Amino acid sequence: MEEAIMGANLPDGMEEELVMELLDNESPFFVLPEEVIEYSQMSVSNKEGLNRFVQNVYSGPTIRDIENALSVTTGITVQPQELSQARLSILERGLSKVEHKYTLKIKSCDNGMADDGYKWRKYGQKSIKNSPNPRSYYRCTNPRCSAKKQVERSSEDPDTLIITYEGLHLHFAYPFFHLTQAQNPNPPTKKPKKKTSTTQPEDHEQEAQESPRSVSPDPKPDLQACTFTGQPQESVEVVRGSQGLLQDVVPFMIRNPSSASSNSSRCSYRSPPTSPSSLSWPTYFDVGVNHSIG
DNA sequence: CGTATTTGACCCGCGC
DNA sequence: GCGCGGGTCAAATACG
Repeated sequence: MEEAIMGANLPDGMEEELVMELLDNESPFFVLPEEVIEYSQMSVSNKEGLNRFVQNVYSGPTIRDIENALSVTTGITVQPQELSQARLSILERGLSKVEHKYTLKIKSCDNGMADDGYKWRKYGQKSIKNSPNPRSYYRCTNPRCSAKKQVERSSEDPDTLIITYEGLHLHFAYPFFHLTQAQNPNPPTKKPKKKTSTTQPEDHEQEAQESPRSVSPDPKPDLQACTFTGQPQESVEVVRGSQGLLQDVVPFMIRNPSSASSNSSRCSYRSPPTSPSSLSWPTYFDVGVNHSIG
């Protein structure tokens, strides 16, 4: 049944990122350990700028939100170092991992649909063999982001939604890298980005978890090597690229039952004035719209 | 009118 | 080679 469905092999590092992505709070851009170090090395002004920048575009899910969704409550704090621990505790709860997908089981309760802070577009729905309930397929609206998720209702517990995440919203990371690079003429040098693909802007590959399925990564794949390498190099593309990428960040997330209460004062996830929504992405994105799927 | 969703067709891998 | 299950595409439709 669970054969290696999609051949997307996430390097080890990506795992952690994914987990963080699911739990994210402190690190809007799911920085990797190395990046964290770099971050600490940044000048104060840079940090501030970055923080402001990120906060402006991201007011995403909090751990507590996730926990609520998971019907659990623990004060777990996800620090990069504690990631594995956090992962463990989470895995023990509603989050499980199969292959390179993360499955989140939540009680749908009042919220008919759990939103996780991203904008998804439904692209398919199929009935599942051993389940009376159909499964819905969603894809991140950002053409450069290959993140996907499947949502289906548990056949046993009609109240339980099973959400399977696949891929990362790496576009969150782009602005981060762009920023650091742009501001540091001498980038801290994350050995990664060797892939100078200065030629093809959007061909394939900037995707993120593009990970070569046939390539068996070393025991310790360079996380950074992942795939941010996409276009950080293109100084020109950088600006517009980051903006466009950010635009689909729709900060509203797992709504609690109260979402129906219409008065979502506490649900300020919704884009503030500075929200990415205001960053309309130009047309050049059209070229990338083909999902690079052929 | 532009965009998101719906939904059947299509494709692909796998087992027989 | 064929049928099946699962995933995706894309035209049509609904929606704002």
